Amino acid sequence: MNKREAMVLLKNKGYKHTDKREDILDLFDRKNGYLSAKDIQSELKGDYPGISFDTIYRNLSLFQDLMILEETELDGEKIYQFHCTEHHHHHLICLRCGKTRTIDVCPMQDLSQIDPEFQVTGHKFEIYGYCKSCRDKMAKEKFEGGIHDSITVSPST
Amino acid sequence: MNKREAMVLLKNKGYKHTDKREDILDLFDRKNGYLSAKDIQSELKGDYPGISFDTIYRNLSLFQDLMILEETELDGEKIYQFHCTEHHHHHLICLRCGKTRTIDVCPMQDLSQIDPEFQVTGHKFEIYGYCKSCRDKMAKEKFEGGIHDSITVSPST
DNA sequence: ATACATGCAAACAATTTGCATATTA
DNA sequence: TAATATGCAAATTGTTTGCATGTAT
Repeated sequence: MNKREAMVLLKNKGYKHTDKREDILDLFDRKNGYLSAKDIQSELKGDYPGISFDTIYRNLSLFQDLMILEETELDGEKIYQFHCTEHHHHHLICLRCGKTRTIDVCPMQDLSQIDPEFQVTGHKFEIYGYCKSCRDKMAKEKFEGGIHDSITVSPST
Repeated sequence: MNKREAMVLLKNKGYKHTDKREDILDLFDRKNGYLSAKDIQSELKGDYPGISFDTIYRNLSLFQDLMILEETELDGEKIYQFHCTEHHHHHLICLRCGKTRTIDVCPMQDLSQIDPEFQVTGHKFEIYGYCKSCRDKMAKEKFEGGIHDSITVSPST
């Protein structure tokens, strides 16, 4: 799912086009990863200083009902990203920027008979860590912080 | 970890013995699975009609700090069970009674090189469903019209 | 014009905290 | 008694809802 498809779906279902709605979807399009309500609010408050969380939550909830977005939870916060309809999969999730990378491996495939007594109805498998780009940034931050903390100073870029 | 070990640990660390504390640990001992703050409150309000959530939360948090309990999240609720120190593992979690069963399979073992650029720091793998006992009960309730509704911790000896 | 979308404020639920009191060692 | 545990009430955080208004079709 992406913004364009989502906009078409909304239109077909009779939902109205609004700038905020489009901009929320646009954020997801550009992000390619998870966003929380708070993320969205802080991204959009530039263009819409008065944007309210109700609107964001209502749209996230609508998008989820329409299978535009899928939800998961991280640290007690609900986070969303575009729903992937094609096939079952899991994600690497960057804890710093929220970007995700799909992995096609599913651990359930190998677990046919863990416990025949237990009726499996669902599972959650997520891998957390830091993407290359964030690691680079973190390394740089550390470097710059180190310079400020130490007495000897060499120019930073 | 179990109640007895936990009590010893608490004593050694200088924490005081209280009935509530003991009874909370006792619940976990008898439960062998996950409990939420709400579960604990509803189990203990018989003996302690005025038991407050602050006490429960404070104790859960203490137990977690002391590695007596481990925490996970289900449906936006924090749930706890005894911490298992021996080895890394995952759980089957019954969505009805909260009981868990440890499984030794870890999907990460097979995923050495999913993405060399991504630095993995953690993962979550949980399997949800219904245990044998709950499936039996649910089948029975279907007949009887289902008035039974308890967290099923049998009386202590 | 009408149905849907939004903002406001208030309600919620889960969890946390300050402070006075009660309890354990 | 001295340190810790608890209860109360109030604060916090994330999320939801009722209602009046605003806006897209």
